[in-house]
Amino acid sequence: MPELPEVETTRSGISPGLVGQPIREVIVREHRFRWPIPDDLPALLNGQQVVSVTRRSKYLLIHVTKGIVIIHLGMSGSLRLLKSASPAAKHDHVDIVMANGYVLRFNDPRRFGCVLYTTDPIAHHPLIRHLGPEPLSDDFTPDYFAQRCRLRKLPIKNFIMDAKVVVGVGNIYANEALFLSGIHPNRTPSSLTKREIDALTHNIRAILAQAIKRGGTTLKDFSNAEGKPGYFAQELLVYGRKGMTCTVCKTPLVEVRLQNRSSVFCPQCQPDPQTTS
DNA sequence: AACGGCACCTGGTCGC
DNA sequence: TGCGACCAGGTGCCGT
Repeated sequence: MPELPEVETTRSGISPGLVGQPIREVIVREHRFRWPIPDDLPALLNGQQVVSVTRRSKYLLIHVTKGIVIIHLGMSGSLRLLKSASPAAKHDHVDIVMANGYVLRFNDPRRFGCVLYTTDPIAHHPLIRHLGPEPLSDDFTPDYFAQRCRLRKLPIKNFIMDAKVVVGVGNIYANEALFLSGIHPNRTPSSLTKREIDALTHNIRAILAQAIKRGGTTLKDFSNAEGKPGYFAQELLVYGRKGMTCTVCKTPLVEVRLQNRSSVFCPQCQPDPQTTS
């Protein structure tokens, strides 16, 4: 489910209800996740106060008095902020109950996500320290991107989805950014011209910023802190539109599989490197 | 070092 | 109606 815009939408949605609040209780109904939820998490968090809620890559960081709660939504996770504890539904795995009566509820059917706790500086954490720059920050520049592209031979789509290169770009937005940039997903980073690198850097930022404005993309089951969907799906130009016509040139969109993931592109607007070189 | 592939898990959809 | 195959928004880790 969640790429960067969905995580950011969640962050901004839950933050106001949490900041400044003491944690009154933590209920863990299921601890089997990608990494198990630490047995002592409730004891560790109880009584601590939430200082701020930030995001690094697709990780949500709930800064509390003595440490940081690290939450990843995986492929199917969502967080809701409820005014009071309604009965837990299926896959409602964790509740963080605040002193003001709000409950932060973590639901994750596939359990690809995680809820962890650290007292170390977040930049040192094993899940964080290898990450590349934030795409919406000043660190993600055409010069940086060009430097990273040098000598690389994997498909450009795989490359921009590599969190060591730039974080936050998942399958949906990778497809969209490449389309906007007129770059075939199978091109190699080292083959990109300066103009193409400029365009792709710009469009990765632009597509993510626009999706955040729309509250993220809801395909099936993403919902924000209020349980409501995002509205960017209706603005998608290629993702999920295989066989439909290109919005620019009317050519039918084509699907290929890269890294075992669906990649949709316009054969006219994003010429194949094999036939055009 | 760079790259491809797999694994983790549930649930929805599609074809027979 | 039932059942198996396949697909889904992520990403760390493994082998080559």
